[in-house]
Amino acid sequence: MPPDLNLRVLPRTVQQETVDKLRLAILSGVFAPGSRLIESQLCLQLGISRPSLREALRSLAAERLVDIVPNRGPSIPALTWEDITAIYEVRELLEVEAVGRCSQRITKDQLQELEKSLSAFADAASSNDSLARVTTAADFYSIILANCGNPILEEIHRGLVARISFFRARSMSLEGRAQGSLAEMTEIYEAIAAGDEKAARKASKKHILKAKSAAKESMDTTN
Amino acid sequence: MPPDLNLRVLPRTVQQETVDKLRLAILSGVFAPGSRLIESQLCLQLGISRPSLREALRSLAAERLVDIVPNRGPSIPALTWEDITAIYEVRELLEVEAVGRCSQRITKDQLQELEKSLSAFADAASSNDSLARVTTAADFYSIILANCGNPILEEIHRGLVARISFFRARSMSLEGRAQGSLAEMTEIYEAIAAGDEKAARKASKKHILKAKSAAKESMDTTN
DNA sequence: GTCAACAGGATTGTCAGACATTCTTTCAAT
DNA sequence: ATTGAAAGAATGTCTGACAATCCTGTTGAC
Repeated sequence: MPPDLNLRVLPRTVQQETVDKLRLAILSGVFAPGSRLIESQLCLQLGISRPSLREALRSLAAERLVDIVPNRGPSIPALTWEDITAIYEVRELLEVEAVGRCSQRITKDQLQELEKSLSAFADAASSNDSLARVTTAADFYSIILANCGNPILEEIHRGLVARISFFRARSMSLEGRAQGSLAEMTEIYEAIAAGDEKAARKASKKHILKAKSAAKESMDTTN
Repeated sequence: MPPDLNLRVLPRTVQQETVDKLRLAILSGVFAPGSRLIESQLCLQLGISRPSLREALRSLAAERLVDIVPNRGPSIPALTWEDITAIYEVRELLEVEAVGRCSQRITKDQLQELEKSLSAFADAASSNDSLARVTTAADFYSIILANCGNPILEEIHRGLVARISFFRARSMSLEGRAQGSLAEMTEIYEAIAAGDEKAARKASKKHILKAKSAAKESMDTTN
């Protein structure tokens, strides 16, 4: 038997279930930024006890997906533009690196998966389902990140992107932004497929900068 | 009144106090990697109730400073060399960027602080207090990170460094490593002081690569 | 003697209920 | 209109409990 084979079937606890449900709800924009979460309400809605909920909220707070202020309780963070800028900057750093590495090490199999997810995004881009746009785009990145060869980079990137999901969803609804994204992502895909690291990095950088200015635009107009 | 002035005095809750105490204990190496944490024991030692402790543990688990396996409870992660390599790679990415930015934006005041912390490390390096070496080195970095202009980068870097604190402490005790670190950190400091971004990045990169191979060496010899 | 089944204890997961403290809001008084 | 007090709501924390699960050492069979 391989010595480090980890076949342990992890039992899903109420706590984990709750973290996942809440995280999904937050990423889907169920709660408005700045809105407060009332423990007793959530307990009823989720059908769990307060200790379990509170443990789940602590996890999410450590991920920075919720804010917890002593004696005021949990709320959805309301990011300022400075926060978002800072996140985009680090995201750029990580994502460009991931794309570059991915271009050098991705397998044929995974490349095919990447292509599939790209065309899924293409479909979503021409539809009006802005949630589908976000999820398919997320799939595209997650394949790239999963093939960059560094699980830590992947983990941190996922955490960062989660924190700005709200703004990404908004900017994805911007007139023409989805098509723009599609063009940029196609460029990234092709550079990866060609194994051209330099081009891949460049395309990735360009993509993020555009995404960032789209986010800025949507922030200025919607608010 | 400035609209976003945040003067709220945050009351310290038992939960926060506990997270801080446990984090400090973990970073100081009180618990051996792989060792399990027994809730009831910790409750007694910390003088708190189980719910509070469990909330604190969830926070630390989200920071990846403890592992929690369902029905087995919390334990200190035992990192493999692959884990450590991945962390060092991302750390390099972030830290080089931070040093580069810092070199362009640090104030005279903060530069002086940086120099102070460097000489504090110099003192520690020639002593035998390996804990002092780690903490003074941490001070040095934290000044740099605090002056890179990106709080997210700072936050993530801190989290990463925390996860490998155990190995850093070990490699700092390696024969000659502290003096080597001192030389490298001095080089970084001087590049920053000169405002030479390119040199700062280069020195930073060199420093991390050496730290990484020292960590590898200490891992091979000690284990 | 080795291996498997099996108890028993230890530990965690989860809940219910309780109470003090703190925040928020309402309403009255100046 | 501003201030102040009081009521209501929400959180922070604890105690106690019990079922489910894991670990360990013992027993029994081969």
